[in-house]
Formats: sequence, C-alpha cells, structure tokens
Amino acid sequence: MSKQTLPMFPAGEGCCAPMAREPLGEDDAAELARMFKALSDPVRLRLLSLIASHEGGEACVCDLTGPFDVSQPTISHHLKVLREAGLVGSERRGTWVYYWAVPAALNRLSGLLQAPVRASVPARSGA
Amino acid sequence: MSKQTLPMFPAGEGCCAPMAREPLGEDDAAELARMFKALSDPVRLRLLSLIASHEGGEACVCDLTGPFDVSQPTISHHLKVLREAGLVGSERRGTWVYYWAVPAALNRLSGLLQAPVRASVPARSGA
DNA sequence: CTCTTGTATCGACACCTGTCGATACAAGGC
DNA sequence: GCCTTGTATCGACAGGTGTCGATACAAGAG
Repeated sequence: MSKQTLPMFPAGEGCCAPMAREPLGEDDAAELARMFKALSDPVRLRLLSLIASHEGGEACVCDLTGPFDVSQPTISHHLKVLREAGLVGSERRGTWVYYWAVPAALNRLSGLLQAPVRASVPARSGA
Repeated sequence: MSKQTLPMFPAGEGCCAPMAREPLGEDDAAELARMFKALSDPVRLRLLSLIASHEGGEACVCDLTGPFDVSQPTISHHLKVLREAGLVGSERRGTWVYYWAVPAALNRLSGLLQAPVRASVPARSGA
C-alpha cells in the first residue's frame, strides 16, 4: 500500500519517498512527469501561485485574467491543464468559477524533490 | 543566474518562500518553469532519481543507459537538458562521465511547492 | 424573453520537443 | 600510429504545446 491513502498531509512532510532514496518506477515517473509538465509554463506557475496565495485559498477566474498579458481563452486553457494535472480544483458558484490549489498534490511533488543531506559527498557542489 | 547566495541548504528546508505565500514574479516564474520543464519528461525524471539515489550520489552514464528503452543519444540529450536546467552537474573522469544531482536546485523547487496548512479551508463549503 | 457579463471550447497557426540513425569527439589500450 | 569503447552532437522527423480570434455556453439583470 505504497499508494497514498491520506487525502491531505501536514505541510513540509511529503507523502512519498524522495526520489533520491530509490529510483522511480516507470508508472510513477509517467504520472509525476504529467504533473511537472503542468508546472513547466511560466503563466501556469504564476496562475498557481496566484491561486494558492489568494486570500481564502481560492480565487475567481476574474481575479486571474488581469495580471497577465495573454488572452482570456489562454488563461482558461492553462487553468484546464492545471486542473487535469490534479494540481487545482474548481467549482462554479453562481456567475463565477473558483479555483483552489490541491495541497496533497503539491506536497507530493515537494516531498519527492527533497534532496537528502549527503555529508559524505561534499566537494561535488556547483559546477 | 545566482540570485541565491547560499550554495546549499539543509534537506527539507526550501530556500524560497512557498508559492502559496505570495505570487511569483514574472522572472522567477520563467526561471522556475525552465527547471520544471526539465522534470516534465518520464525518462528525465527516472534519470534524475537514478542519479540521486545512486551509491555515492553520482552515476556514470554507463549506469544510466541500461534501464531505458531509448537510444544512447536520447539519454545523452536528456542528461544535457537536466544539466542546463541546473538540476545535475557532470564531470568527465577518465573514460567515463559522471553525473550528480544538485541538492540546492531540488530543495529550491521542493520548498516552493510546499503547501501551507490551511486550517481555515477544510472543505470546499465553508470558505 | 433579451441583453450583458463571465468562462469554456473550437480551429488554426508557429513553434518546441522527444526520438532516432549517423556521425564526431574523447580517452585509453595496443 | 590504429583500434575499441564511452559519450556527445547533428539532422531530420512526427507529434505536442502555447497562443490567438471567433464562438458557444452559463447565469444573472432588466
């Protein structure tokens, strides 16, 4: 049962073993790559940070189109990509649609990237 | 390039504020997106985990071509992408070229993705 | 109902990416 | 010197991605 069973985790505690501990399997790598791909665009990264840092933890699309130079359909497209990657959730409430970040997904990626302390390999840093 | 002054950080402590704390600036988003893009491919993700989890913290390219179904030039290409993103370093030692993960880069991304504990937003209803 | 505003989808385009085989370069053994 | 092995680069190709304008859908106001 190495799959995650908890819906949410305390911040700072990843759900999964850091990738530095053991090599990723093909399936895990494929799924994680899809999530990272959603983060691989500057607009999406800013959208996600805008949503996650918005008061109340969620933001209306109307709050998200202003800060960018791209068109409204493009914003909508990027939000869809983030949603399909499982990084944000969304819900229509009356006229507006609200988006929020999914902490479990972010913490999963965060935990995966945590590098271990390697006291035994000091000189390798940098170039 | 080097906005950060510290070359390395203790594992588990990101160098930057989580993106959920404040919106990313355009420049930061562009740089981070480049790093995430390097992680957005299953082969590269497995390569990185293979390198990071390898004994001694580094791996020869000869250790990396075996586990994959893709050709040697493709592996070389992916390693170059990881290196140009600052996620791994490399060095030729004699006949072989060795790669290692860059902990500072991984921890930077890890810290960025840490979701805060939002006790005030438990389910989608209250808000 | 019609009109207006907020959001999503569609179709098209230029550009980027992952992959390969062929080939070049690097280093050591002979 | 030449040959072998390890790694990188090149050139080309199919497929994917970000962007737009046009348009469709959703919901409230009048």
